[in-house]
Amino acid sequence: MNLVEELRWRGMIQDIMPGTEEQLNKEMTAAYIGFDPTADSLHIGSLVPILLLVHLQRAGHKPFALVGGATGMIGDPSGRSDERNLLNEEQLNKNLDGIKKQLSRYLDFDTVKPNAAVMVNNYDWFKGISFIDFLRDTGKHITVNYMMAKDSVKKRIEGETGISYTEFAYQLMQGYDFYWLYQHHNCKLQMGGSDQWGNITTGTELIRRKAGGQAFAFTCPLLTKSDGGKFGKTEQGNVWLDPEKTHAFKFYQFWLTATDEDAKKWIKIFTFLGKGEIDELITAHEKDASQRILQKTLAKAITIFVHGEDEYLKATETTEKIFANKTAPAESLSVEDLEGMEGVEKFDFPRTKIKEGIDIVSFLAETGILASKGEARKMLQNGGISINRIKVDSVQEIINESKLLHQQYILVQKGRRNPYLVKIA
RNA sequence: GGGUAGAUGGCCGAGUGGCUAAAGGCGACAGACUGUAAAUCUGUUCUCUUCGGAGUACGGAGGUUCGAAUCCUUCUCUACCCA
Repeated sequence: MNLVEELRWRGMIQDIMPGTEEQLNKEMTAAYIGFDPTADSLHIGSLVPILLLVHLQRAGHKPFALVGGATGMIGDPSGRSDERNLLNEEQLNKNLDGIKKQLSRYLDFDTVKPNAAVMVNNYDWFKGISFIDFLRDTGKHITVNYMMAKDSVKKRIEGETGISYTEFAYQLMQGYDFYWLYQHHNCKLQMGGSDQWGNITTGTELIRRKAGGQAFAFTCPLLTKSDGGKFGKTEQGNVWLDPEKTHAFKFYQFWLTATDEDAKKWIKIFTFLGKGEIDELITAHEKDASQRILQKTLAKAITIFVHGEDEYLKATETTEKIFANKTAPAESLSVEDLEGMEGVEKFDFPRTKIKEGIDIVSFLAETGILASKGEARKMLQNGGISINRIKVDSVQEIINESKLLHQQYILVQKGRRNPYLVKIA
């Protein structure tokens, strides 16, 4: 299977320009994907483009990861119905550093290899270009008619808030990136999410008109969840790659709780397992879905890929403690079990209040597990709170020393999936 | 520059002087069922609360009124039409 066939089978190709497959089969091809510095960490939505680069490199081609130091100052209008807020320079630099650090983990930058990955920042070539130069050398090659025909622009022109000149010009900058990489690194292919198609084709057009060259492109589908929700969002917000922002346990849980439908799609995209193995897994899963083989395999592979083996093991340990033998009393957990619950939010609480005994509503609010007494009361009335694995059915319940595990812990669960450990100081 | 229609809770959208913290839908959270699944059903969803209430809120500011999301003035923004 060649690279394009492989990616197609995995469901990672949405649109592809004619000739792309032939180009990739012909020679080692340099290809790039741009990453926007909108935050100081990438989130799992960026994993798909990262994996495209990894697949590309594995197939012997040369990946370029571009961070948008210049384009990040402008803001991509694609996929947005309103104008972006401009990032200030300090934040931008912080974001660039964070993203660079993460990207460097996933690709092989060993310069001995001819297809070593390269990281570039488009600020490096944009900083020296004056506005006049840009208008004369680049703007002249592309008509406004062409630019306005792009979906991302058309939607905004027809939409409520309009589009600023700044964001309108964005596609020219991204187009220039591609042109620059084509000229300086012989980069002939750009990949990205399907929302990038318009920006990408402006690049190939610019290369054709300005350099008389031919460049190629393909995009991957934007992921959605089977329930139509945004991929990569949970009740806590984005699922980040940075373990400081999203702990490996939560990260693991995200994949483990995928629906069957999503798991079938995602296992092809987010693991490197071959077609045979995946077919077997799907068959096994359908035979006994309650084992959730797909979810477990998916969660394992991707957690190891992003956080490493150790973090994966810790995440499964914590998962065991919290979700396995649900009938086992919380008292059966050892001090080590409780202390070792990686990724479970921990709260301290003063012992004196426990000695006196405190009502459950105040306890939940004062620890910070719930934002206020009102919320705590509502959650209790909904039956959403368990203490030491036993559902609390009275708002009046008193927390005192008899509730302590090993004289100093209380295991609180909000719903089934949100555990908190309160440690009595 | 002239005219017309708009701006309501995370989003969509009803409401045109008191019965409105504001219908309905979506989303989100929780419960039941299950497999930490889906579908379905139920509850919650401005903030705080001693669960009795209290406070803030229908683009901004001011006004009329016992009482305003609703009426008036003005400002800001958006769409459409005319120049």
